[in-house]
Amino acid sequence: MATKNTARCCPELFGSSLSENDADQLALSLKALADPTRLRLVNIIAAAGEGCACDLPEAIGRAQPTVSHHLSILVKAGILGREQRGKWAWFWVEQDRLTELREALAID
Amino acid sequence: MATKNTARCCPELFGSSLSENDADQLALSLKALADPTRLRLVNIIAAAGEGCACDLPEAIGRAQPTVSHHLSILVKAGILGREQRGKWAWFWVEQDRLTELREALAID
DNA sequence: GCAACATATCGATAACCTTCGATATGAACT
DNA sequence: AGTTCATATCGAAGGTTATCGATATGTTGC
Repeated sequence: MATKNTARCCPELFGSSLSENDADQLALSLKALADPTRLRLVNIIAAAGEGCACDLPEAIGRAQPTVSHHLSILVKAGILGREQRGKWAWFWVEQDRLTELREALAID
Repeated sequence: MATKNTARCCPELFGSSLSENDADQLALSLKALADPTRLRLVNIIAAAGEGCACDLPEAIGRAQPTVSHHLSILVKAGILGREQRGKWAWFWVEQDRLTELREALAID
């Protein structure tokens, strides 16, 4: 029942047939996770409950622009939330989004 | 409890901290899925129960070498199984592998 | 407004990926 | 062995991505 105009989060891999647009959409979300640096960012933030951008470059051993780039991709994909608190930017994991992604890979 | 030598399928995103190697490993598996062409291949094969390589180029509108390349990536990632039956190569979805991947993204 | 610090954007490089035509390998049948 | 058809590999073109130094933007406190 997916229409080509609606950019839904998670078309289903099984059960219904994936249109080209649905496949593009799901691939975009999965791509956001399918990078080791981003997985480690999500992991660290999930473990801490939330994380300040100021700590992350040192935590994962990447330069600050690199971390900023990856955080931005994760936020755009809806996997991380972001809030500015004073000077600092804080991030947390949007568990619901990850659940949606998991379900897109489910058998039914 | 993950050791750096063991190339396990699915290190956990939550709960334990992801080593650089674990993150690489999980990213490799997710990358195998994070492509629209490969998602549609998995979807078509899952819907049919199994699929012959001979039908897939037309089914997804890609050239035969392209389909062969993607199938090979999915088989290497353990997401598809493959069997030669006479001239034809047949593929099916390894549901257990997808379940493992889903669980790697789970909260606990 | 200005100084100081946190984060984002820009620009460039190198590595990687998808795609496909051409070609090679493999399987079945005579 | 030779023909035929299915699939894999090769090689190249074009696009995308990760990375980081340099720079810009945003935020606080003075």
